Amino acid sequence: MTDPQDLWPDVRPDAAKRLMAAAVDAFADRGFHATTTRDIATAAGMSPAALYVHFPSKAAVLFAISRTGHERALAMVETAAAGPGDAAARMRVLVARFTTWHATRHRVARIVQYELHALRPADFDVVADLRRRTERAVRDLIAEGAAAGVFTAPDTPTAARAILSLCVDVARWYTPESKPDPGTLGERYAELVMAMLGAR
Amino acid sequence: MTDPQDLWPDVRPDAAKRLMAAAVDAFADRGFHATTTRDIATAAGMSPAALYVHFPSKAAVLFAISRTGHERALAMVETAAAGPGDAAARMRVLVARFTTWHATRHRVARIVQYELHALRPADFDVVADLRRRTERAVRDLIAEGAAAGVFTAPDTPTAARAILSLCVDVARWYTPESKPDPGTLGERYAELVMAMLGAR
DNA sequence: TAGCTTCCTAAGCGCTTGCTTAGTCGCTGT
DNA sequence: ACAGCGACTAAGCAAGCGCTTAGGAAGCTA
Repeated sequence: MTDPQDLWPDVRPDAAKRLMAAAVDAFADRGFHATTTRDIATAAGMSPAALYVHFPSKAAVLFAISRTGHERALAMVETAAAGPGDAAARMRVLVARFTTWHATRHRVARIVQYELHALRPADFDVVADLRRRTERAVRDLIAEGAAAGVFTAPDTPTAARAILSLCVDVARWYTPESKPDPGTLGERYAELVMAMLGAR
Repeated sequence: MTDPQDLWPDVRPDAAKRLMAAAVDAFADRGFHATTTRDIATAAGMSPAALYVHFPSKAAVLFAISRTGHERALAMVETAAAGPGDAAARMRVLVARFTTWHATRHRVARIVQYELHALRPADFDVVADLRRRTERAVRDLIAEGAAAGVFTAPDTPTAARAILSLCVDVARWYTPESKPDPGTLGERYAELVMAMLGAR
């Protein structure tokens, strides 16, 4: 279930994918700076030098993981925001899916959300743009709902921050042993957000 | 304002306090593993070896910061939970103060919340206990309110997680340039939590 | 002045780090 | 058969790491 490697279906060759999967485990457990290139290569069943056949540096591995993770998250949010129904219905789907993703993919999500400071400046700029677009999608949906009278949101930017915090922070504490399961958690969080926004 | 050194009024001598303040800045900016003992000592205006006059290791500096930060946070939460008024009034104060603290002290809070994995096992056990007590205080307050009929909380543990996530995550994104100011943010978040819990 | 204590530094040790170099293995097409 | 190529390894280098050692400067007591 939720094999990290199906996050990158088009990464070739297979060894590069195994290296990325090993790096996800290591970065999520110990953090980027506490992980050595030897850790990653050994966990992927190769010698330390094998990493440099597929990636130019350790930082490039982090960037590949972070960028694809951000792209997935943004696509999910934008798809939900553009779905059917009124603003409340779409927000409910958005929060449920975003929360469930952070629970199911908590290792990748942890890297996406908590290893930003380890990115090189140029890499950071790329993911920062993806993050801005994610936040804007949530903000626009709140504003739309408030204008239509389905939300009683007093302060759109603060509400958007609060909603994203709720979802994102799941990656910090969620483990496979946590309860409830990712799907149920997503629905409960969606319910809490509906109440928070005063959805009628 | 909010000088980090007034967090440890009884740490002596003064040089130890300056080292801790320098370590807070460095750990919050770059993370524990990306910070060198030379970074800390130099920022405190001393030679690299001076750190070892006051602390037995770099890990001990982290522990001193993390433990005192956790103690402060727990004291704040327990004080608010034991204050005057009904469960809703106390929850409002708790969330407002906890959120404001994470914004005002965002550097210390970042270490408290995001450098747990860098603690040595024995040190982690100590702060894990403080964290359990913090979470329990919030959980008990929700349960009390639900029993008294002031909250319509469907799932106490999930609601507690959500509330703590909201407050804690502030440390991740808040900067001195962020808006609104810490006090206002605390009150808005308290309002959102009241709505989330269906406080009448 | 002498002796002790506290606080700090100059120098550097042993080790690990990210990454490189030179070369080997096995598969593919002709 | 054999050249060409992509994937991989053994060995190791230069740099930076946490931490130690030996000692000095300043202040206090007598």
